[in-house]
Amino acid sequence: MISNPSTLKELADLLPDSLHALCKHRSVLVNEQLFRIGSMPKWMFYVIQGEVVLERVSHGGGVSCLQRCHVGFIGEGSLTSMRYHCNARATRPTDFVQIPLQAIKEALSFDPNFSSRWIHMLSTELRALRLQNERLSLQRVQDRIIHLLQTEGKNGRYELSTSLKQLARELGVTHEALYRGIAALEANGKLIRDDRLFRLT
Amino acid sequence: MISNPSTLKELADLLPDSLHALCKHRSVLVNEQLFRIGSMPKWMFYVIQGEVVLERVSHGGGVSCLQRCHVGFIGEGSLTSMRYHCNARATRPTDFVQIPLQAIKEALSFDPNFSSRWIHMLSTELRALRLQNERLSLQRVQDRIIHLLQTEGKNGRYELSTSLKQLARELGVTHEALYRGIAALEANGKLIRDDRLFRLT
DNA sequence: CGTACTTTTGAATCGCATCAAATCTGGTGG
DNA sequence: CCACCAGATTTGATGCGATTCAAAAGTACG
Repeated sequence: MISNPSTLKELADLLPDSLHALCKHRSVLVNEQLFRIGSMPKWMFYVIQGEVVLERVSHGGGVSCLQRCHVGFIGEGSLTSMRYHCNARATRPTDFVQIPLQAIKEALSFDPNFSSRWIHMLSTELRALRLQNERLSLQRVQDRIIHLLQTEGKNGRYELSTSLKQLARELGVTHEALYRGIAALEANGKLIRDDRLFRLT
Repeated sequence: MISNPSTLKELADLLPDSLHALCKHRSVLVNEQLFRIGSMPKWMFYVIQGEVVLERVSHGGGVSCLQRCHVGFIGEGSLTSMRYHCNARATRPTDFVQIPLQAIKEALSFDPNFSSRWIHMLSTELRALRLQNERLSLQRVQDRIIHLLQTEGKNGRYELSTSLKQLARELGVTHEALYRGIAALEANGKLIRDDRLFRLT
């Protein structure tokens, strides 16, 4: 099993030493669930490799994607929640680390450096979520794509890290609409696509 | 909104004593700005009365609403950010408290109880934002309205706290579409409206 | 080499945006 | 108290863009 050393180091740097021994490595296959809506949070999950999405089934029956994660914590909001408000599902074979929630809470309560790092993480996540809100408020698919590249891309470049179908869910549109939006941007010369790499002109 | 303290007393309970003396009361008129995109955060703002919205101008020229706040902190994400990523504008006469950001950071670094309360607030806000994301992912206006009442309402009742026009922005649709969506739900007997009070059947 | 999935294109339909206009509302000043 | 005004609310007509359903081509994997 290939693990990602740099992300493991980031996790180790974030967590205080006392928690290192309590971390458990785990792996899941496609479509396995890390947790289910309604159940009580007992672990905090940190994705090392693969992909995990937070999903909810709307009352109409459709599935919407609330978060997509390749590296990092998934469902940080569950720290102070009695119940999960969504499902966590692996969309590909995934390696992750799970840490006892109670141990994290205790460590946060007496390790100021740890809680400071945790607050920083939450604040960053908050800003990212507000940007995603803004993106979903845009009407046209093309505008959402451009917004995605502008906010998530690095100096005009955006590397596709998942399937377009999954990305379409995250953008709140059908995959057909996303394909057509990309094609239209390419046709107008606003976007250059090289397989998985997107570039704004 | 459960996440934010809903009274001045709750603000006092959230903040450690050392910060109380540093709080400054202020008032602004309609359309005055608390902070501007690009400027450096120096204060944390806590709305007591009125309404403040976080807004950004999209590259197309439209204005989208990232957060709307009647009571509680606005722009908590700016705690660890070098620059504001949006504008804060009062949409009606507003009273608020401002607290020096640096003092908050210092207090968080040595007061475990304070940082614990702050983490709780951020985690709750995170979950609320994920729900809003889900709402914006719904295609039809009627579904967004129902989702709003189900997630923000209390036992089936939702009290409108602002204009429908402002709510429409928050739901990512035009105000005309919102009016029609409400009318359609009423016509189908799925929704009962009594002026500012909405109730699902 | 078959299977499952993603990617891509096509055609018809539906819902929202847009523009327009009328009514209603709260607040201001004469 | 009334006239007035700015903004919110509401209804109507039209066009556009996304959804939906369908089908074909490409791709990864055992």
